[in-house]
Amino acid sequence: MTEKIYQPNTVERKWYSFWLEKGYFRAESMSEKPPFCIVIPPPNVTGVLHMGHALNNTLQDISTRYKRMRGFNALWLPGMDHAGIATQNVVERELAKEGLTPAALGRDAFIERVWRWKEKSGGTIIEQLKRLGSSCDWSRERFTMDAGLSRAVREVFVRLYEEGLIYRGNYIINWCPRCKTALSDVEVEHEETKGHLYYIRYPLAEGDGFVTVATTRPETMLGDTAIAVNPEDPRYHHYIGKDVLLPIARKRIPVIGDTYVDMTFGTGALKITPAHDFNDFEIGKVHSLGIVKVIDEEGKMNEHAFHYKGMDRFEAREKIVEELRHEGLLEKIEDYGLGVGRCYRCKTVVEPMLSLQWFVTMKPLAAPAIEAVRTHRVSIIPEMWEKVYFEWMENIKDWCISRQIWWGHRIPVWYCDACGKMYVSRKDLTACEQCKGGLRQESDVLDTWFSSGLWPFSTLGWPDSTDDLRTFYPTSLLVTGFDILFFWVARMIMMGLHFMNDVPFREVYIHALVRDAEGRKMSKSKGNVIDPLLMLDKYGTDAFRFTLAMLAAQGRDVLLSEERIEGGRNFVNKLWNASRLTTALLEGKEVSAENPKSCFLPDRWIRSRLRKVAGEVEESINAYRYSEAAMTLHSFVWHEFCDWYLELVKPNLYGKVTRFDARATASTLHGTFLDILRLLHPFMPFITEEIYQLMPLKGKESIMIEPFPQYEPSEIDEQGEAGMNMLMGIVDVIRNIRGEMGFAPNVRIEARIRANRHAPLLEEYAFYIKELAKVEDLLFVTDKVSERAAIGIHEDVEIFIPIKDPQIILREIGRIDKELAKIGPDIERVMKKINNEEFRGKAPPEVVKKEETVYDDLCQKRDKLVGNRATLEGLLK
RNA sequence: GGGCGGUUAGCUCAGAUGGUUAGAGCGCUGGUCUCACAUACCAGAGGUCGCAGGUUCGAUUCCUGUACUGCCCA
Repeated sequence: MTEKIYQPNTVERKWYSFWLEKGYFRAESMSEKPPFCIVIPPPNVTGVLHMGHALNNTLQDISTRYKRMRGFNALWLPGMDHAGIATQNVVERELAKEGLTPAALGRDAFIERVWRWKEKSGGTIIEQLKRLGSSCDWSRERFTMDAGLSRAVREVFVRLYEEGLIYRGNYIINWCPRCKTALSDVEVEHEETKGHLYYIRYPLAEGDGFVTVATTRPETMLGDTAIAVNPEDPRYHHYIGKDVLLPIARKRIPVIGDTYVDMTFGTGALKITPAHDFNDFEIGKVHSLGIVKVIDEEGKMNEHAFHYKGMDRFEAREKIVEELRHEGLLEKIEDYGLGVGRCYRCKTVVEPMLSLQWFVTMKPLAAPAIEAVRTHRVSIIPEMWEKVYFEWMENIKDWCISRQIWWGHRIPVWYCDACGKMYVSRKDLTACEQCKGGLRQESDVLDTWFSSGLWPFSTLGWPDSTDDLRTFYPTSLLVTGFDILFFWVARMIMMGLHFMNDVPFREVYIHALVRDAEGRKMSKSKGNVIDPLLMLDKYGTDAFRFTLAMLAAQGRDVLLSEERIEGGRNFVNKLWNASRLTTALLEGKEVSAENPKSCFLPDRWIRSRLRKVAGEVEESINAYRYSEAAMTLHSFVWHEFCDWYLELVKPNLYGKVTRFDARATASTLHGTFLDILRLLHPFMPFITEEIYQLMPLKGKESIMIEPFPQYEPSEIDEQGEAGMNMLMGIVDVIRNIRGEMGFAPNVRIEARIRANRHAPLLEEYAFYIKELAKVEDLLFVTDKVSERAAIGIHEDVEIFIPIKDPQIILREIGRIDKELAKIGPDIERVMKKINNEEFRGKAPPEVVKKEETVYDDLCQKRDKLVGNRATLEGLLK
C-alpha cells in the first residue's frame, strides 16, 4: 500500500514535465473548438512570486483548466513586463556594487547590461509560476520588449501622434528625484503624514502691513509669483491688484483674486507657486503669472533660490523657516496633517515640477471605454469596481508617458538640431529629409504601462493580422487585482477599443488583496510576509492552491495564515487516503467504465449528489465564486463521500454483505471517485493526476484531457436521496444519544426501532445502521417500548435505546430537557405565525402549508419527548 | 473633503431575487490510536445577524438615519 501521508514534492515535478511533454498546455491557432483566452497580467521581469501572484495565477489556472476540460480551445498566454523603472533600479544597484554608474557606462552599454541581467537572473518568476502548476501555453510566452511587441508600441505611438492624441509640452508633472524621471498621476501614492502649517508674512510693497499666508511647503516660496485671495473675502479683497514683497527674494509679486481660494483654510490667503504645485499651475495659467522653478531634478534648490542653492529641499524648508523667524516674518507654526505623494517604485517624496514631457490626450480615448463598460461589452466583476472605474475615467487627465530612463521603448521621435525639424516614425531614421543633417532620437523612453496597455493584442501578433488574433481576440477573461485597475485594465480597454475596434476582454474578474491573519497588508517592513515558495515546499502546491481558492470570496480580502494552509493540506491528505481505500476496495473487482444502475441505496444517492454538486461547481466557477466552488467540493468529498459513502460500501466490497450487486457498487465507487478527481483537478492539478494514474480504469492518458463532470438529470434520484437521508438521520440520532449518554465508541449497544412506514427500508438497511451506529442488536417494534430507554426521534421514526444504569437515566432526562428547551421557542414562534390571520391571508399558500407541517412535526416531537420523560421519571421511582 | 465597501458564533467568513429550526472552517469541550486517514473519527457547546427607526402578514436579507472600521480619489 502507498504512504499514509501524501508526499507532494516528487509527484509535482513529475506531472508538470509530463504535461509539458504531451503539449497539453498548447492552444490551437485555428480550431473547431470554441476559443477561451486569458492573457496573464505580466509579472515584472524583476519579480519573485509573492502571495498576490500566487492568488492571481491560481484563479487563472482554475479557469483555464476548467474551460479546457469543458472542451474549449483554451489559451492562457503568459509573459513578462520589462518594468522600466523597477528593472533600471535593480541594474543600477548592481552596477553600484562594481563602483559603476549608468552615466559612466553610456546608454547602449547600459541597455546591453540590462539585457544580460534579464537573461541571467530575470524571469525567475516564470519558473515559480510553473511550480504553481500554471497551465500556460509557454510556446506563446511574450516579453514587452520583444521585437514584435516593440513594433506594436511604435505603431501605436505613431498613429496616436498622427491622430493628434500625443503631444509634447511644458506642463507640471510628478517628478521622482531619486529615479530622476517623470511619473504619471497613478504612479504616485498618496499618504497622510504629520506636517506643519507655516504662517508667513508677506509685507505690502507700498505702505505698512502684510498679508499672512499659510503653507505646508515654505521651501517653494522663492518660486511664488503671486498671492491669491478669494474676491469675496472682506478681509482681503481690497488688496487685489496691489503688490507684496516676497520675503528673502525681496521681489514684488501681485495679489490676485480667484474664487478657487478657500476662505476657511489657513488665513484665506494662498501663495501661488506655479512651477511646483498642480493647482497653482492652473491658477497661474488663468492669471498669466510667471513661472519660477526653484527645485531641480535632484530635489535640491536651484539658482533661483539664492543662498539656498544646492541645498536639499527638506533642509531648505527648515533653514528658510529659520530665516523668516529671524526676520520676524514667521507668524506661527501649527501641526497639520498633509498628504504627500510618493514614488510607487522607491517611495521617495515626489516633487511636482514644470517639465517638458510627452502626453496622451485621454478624454477621446476614455469616452468609448466608459461606454463599453456601461453597456457591458466589458463586465467588471464584482460590479462594485465598475463604479470605481467610472469615477476615474470620467475625471481622467492627460497621461504623461515619457520617462527619463534608459530601459524601455525609446520614443520614436527624431530631432534635427540643424534645422529644428522633428520626425515621428515607425522606422529608425538617420538623416534629416530637409537639410540632410544628422538626427538625434528622443532620449526619453515610454511609460512601461504604455506597452502593457497593448498586451491583449500585441501578444497575439498585432499589428499583423494573425490567426491567433482572429481566434482569440477579444479575449474571454482577465483576472487581476484592483491595484492595477487604472494602471492597466482601464488603459487596455481604451487601447483595445481604439486600435482593435473591439474590447480586449469580455469579463474582468477583480480579486482581493492577500493579507495576513489580522487583516494587515503583507509587507517586508512589518515582517508579516508569508512566502508562497516556502508554503509550496512545506504543504505542497495543491494544498496551497486549494486554500487560496477556498479563501477567495468575492469582494473580500484574503486573510491568509499558515493555519489555513494546514487545513488545505489536511484536505489533500484526506483525498489521498480516500484514494488508498478506494483502490483497496476495488482490488480484484471488475469495474466497468459506464456506471451501471445500482439498486444499492448509497450508490443511487452518491450518483445523484455528485451530479448536483457538479452543477453547483459549474455555476460557481462561471460566476467567479471560486471559494463557493471549493467549499462545495470540500464538503461533498469529506462529509458525503468519505464520511458516509465509503463507510457504506465497505461491507459490500469486503464481502460481508452479498445481498447487493458488488460489481455495480464497485463500478459506482470507481466512477464516482473518478468524477471527484475530475471536479477537483482545476483546483489541485497534481494530486488528482497522481491518483488518476493509479486508478484501475482511467480511460485517457491524463486527467487534464478528461471531460469535466456536469449536471446530469438522468442520474438525479430524489427517492434515493430521501431514503439515504432517512438512513443517515437514524444513524445520527443513535450516535447523538450514544455521545450524550457517554457510551465509549467501541461499546456496542442495543436499540429498538419503531419505524412505521419506513420499516421496509430500514429493515433492508439494518445491517448498515448497526455498523455505523455501533449497534449490536437492532429490533424492529411496532409499539412503544416500556422499559427504561433513551428515545430518539427522526421524522416519524422512534428509536429506543434501553438503559439500565439509573445514572444514565438521569442523563437522558437532562438530554430531553435540553431538547425541549431548544424546540420550545420554535413551537411558540411557528404557532404565532400560523394563528395570525393576516399571515394566513397574505402569505403564499405553500408557505402557510409548510409552516403548518413544521408546526405538526415539532409538536409531535415535543409530545414524544415529554411522554418519554414522564415514563423515565416513573421508572426511576 | 468626495466616492466605494464592511459590520452574522472566540477567530476568518458563507448566507442570488425577504418565509431556512441562521451555516462552514479553524479554535474550544468531552470521548476514541475502530483494519484509508490522529494531517483522523464520533459527539457537544457557542449567535436577540453593529445600533435606532421604517416598509411588510413576515427582514440577517429591502429603505432611511447613526456608530465604528477599511479602501480609493482629492
